[in-house]
Amino acid sequence: MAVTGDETETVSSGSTGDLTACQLRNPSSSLPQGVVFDNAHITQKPPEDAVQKRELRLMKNREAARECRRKKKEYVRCLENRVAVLENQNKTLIEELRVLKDIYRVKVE
DNA sequence: TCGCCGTGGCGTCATGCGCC
DNA sequence: GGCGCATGACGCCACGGCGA
Repeated sequence: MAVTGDETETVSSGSTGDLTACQLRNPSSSLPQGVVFDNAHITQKPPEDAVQKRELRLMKNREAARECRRKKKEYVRCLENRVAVLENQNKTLIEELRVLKDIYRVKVE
């Protein structure tokens, strides 16, 4: 479509410091994985390094996801190219077969 | 013009897998 | 086992096309 990556990038890339859609859906997801706070300690802040660890992990995963999507698109493009090539080959072979059949028919007659 | 729908891209989470 | 990476799944958002 006409939507470029850059356009959406400007919209979504600033989400690191804000509440993301996923966090709105599941507020506890702002905690590091595996860290659970019960209601009695809801005001307790996670340790600073845990926060940094989480941010680093999210950043790496964000980039990994981008790369993964890029590779997937590339893979699909390759497959589409291959399909196009094979379709052309198929057409060519069908035409070649038709010609050979014609030649054979003329010889037999 | 407006609302709806399809599409594409993004961030995040969960999970499987290989490596140490 | 623990860790990091790759990727599927999910939900959200922006955009374009289309019919009313």
